[in-house]
Amino acid sequence: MHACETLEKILRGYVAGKGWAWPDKAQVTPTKEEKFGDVATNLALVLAPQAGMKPRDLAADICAAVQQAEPAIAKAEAAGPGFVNVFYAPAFWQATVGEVLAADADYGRGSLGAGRKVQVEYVSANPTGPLHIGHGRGAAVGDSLARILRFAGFEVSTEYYLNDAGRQMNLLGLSVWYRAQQILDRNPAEPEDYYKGDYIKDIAAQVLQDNPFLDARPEPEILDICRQAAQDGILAGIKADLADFRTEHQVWFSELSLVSSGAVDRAFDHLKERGFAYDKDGAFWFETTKLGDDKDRVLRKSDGSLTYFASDIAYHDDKYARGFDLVVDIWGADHHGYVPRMKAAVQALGQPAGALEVILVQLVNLLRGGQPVAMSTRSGEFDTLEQVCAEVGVDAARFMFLSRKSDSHLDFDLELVKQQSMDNPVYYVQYAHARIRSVMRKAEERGAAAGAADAAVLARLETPEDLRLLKMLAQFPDTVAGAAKQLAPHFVSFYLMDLAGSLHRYYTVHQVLGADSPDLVRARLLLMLAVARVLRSGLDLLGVEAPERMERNDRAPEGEDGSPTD
RNA sequence: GGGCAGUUAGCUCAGUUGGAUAGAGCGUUGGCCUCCGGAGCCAAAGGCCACAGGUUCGAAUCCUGUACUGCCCA
Repeated sequence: MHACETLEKILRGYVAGKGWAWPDKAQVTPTKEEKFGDVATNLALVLAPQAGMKPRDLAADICAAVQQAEPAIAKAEAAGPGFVNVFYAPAFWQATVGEVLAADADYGRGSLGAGRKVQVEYVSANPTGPLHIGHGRGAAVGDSLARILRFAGFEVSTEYYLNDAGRQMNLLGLSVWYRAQQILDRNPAEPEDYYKGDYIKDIAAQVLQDNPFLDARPEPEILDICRQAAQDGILAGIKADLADFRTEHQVWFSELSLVSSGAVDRAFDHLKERGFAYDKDGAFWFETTKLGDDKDRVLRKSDGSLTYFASDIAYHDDKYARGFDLVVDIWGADHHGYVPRMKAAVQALGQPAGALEVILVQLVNLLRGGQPVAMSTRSGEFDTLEQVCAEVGVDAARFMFLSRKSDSHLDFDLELVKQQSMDNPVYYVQYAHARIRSVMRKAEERGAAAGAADAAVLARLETPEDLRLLKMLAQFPDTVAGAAKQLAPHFVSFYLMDLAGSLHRYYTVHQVLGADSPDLVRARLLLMLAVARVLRSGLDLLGVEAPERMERNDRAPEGEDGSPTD
């Protein structure tokens, strides 16, 4: 927060001037709801022992110094057990309107990342079936996080890890061939534990159409064709779903390519060089006991095949070789047991402790009117991302996913998310934006224009509702930085709900176009423009649209006993 | 049997890394349309932050234990 930075600078000067050291525990924070002040510091409390003064006396001294140092500070008062509350003059807040409008889409853009390279890997679902709603949550979190990190000054690359090697893919090919044989009236034996979804039948039919003499070929070749066709078809579907969901993966990384590119051998060498791996009984072992695991793990079995862990290690080794300072993986929470092992592996490869961050995304309970919806991919497809989006809309789905901590269970009730009420805050936020746009359209009709954001005009923004909005605007950059730091997109959602609430309140209390004087109209138009700008920027970070107008909510006419007459 | 998360208002959830008097929405109750879109606003009620200890100036937040809930692994 700008206000915090300003104050902290003054305080540091004050402390240095006295010859004291700046205490680690010193905090300068915005206070909530103007309860105590615009900004508060506990400096007097934590500094008191060092200064050899009572917190109360020290606080009084700080207040005097602060007030003298900065004309924008209207009042500073000592409070509580050594806190100092600082109130800024309205002009300080009013200036943020000018900052917002001047920076436009760049308002809130930060330098926290300092150009560091970050990779966000997300979704990465096995291409064995369509994406379901749980993947959707991961997609929303990953995509939004990428946008936020980018905005906070990181150089971000997004990636999808394609598990195109291994048993699951073979099973997929087998499943398709099984269905194909059924179509050919062959009455084949049912494979064990195969993929049962209807989409397999569709793929089988397609394969038969594309390969008229399929069953004349040798079996390994058939399975190969089936597997490839299934993978291509399903992957195309996944890509389409993700595009419809407004998420972007810049790189699609194939697991198979790890072996052919030599990444596996390189990673194994790295482990060996660093003394974390050895050969034994014809297998290649990762000495995880050195890292606190209870037993060592096999990476290459004696038959020459690689374990999942081996692929993952090679994959991550490759990520760092590509120059990423920070890798963020977004995983389903059912993989949480894997996190410490993966982090340990990354350290064994020579990366610093914080080089890998794993965000766990909890399961989504899909409900309809409070009743659980069948979640089985084999029985039906009620829970695919595509169907959920078709029913509730991308905006509502994304906002819902992003208005919770990712690591907590989420009840996703189709009826509630479809419902246009505060149970579904996306409309609340979007409506705030649409309201402002509506005012702007009306302003144009009436020939009213905002004009330049000069201080004299902005000085008219002085009611509590004005100041509330102004302070919210000033807080946006801080919110973005916090979200980036904590890897928590939901900070942005909550901020937006807060900002939207302040706007709605403003709207009902104050007339913009009907204000008393032309200057006041101009001032309020400027404020509205700034709020709309920040709403749009914030929504964009979530991948949610900021509409020009809301669709009319056609409510039944009231008053005439709205009961049905038949 | 080990391990990881979680437990905050009737319900669904925040709580910015230990700060002041605990925050929203929904639901409930009561108000507000001559007005830029009421999909809105205002007010009230609603809390032993699961429980018990500990750490310190200060704990929803940190440490230990207990009880439930969910999930991973054997």
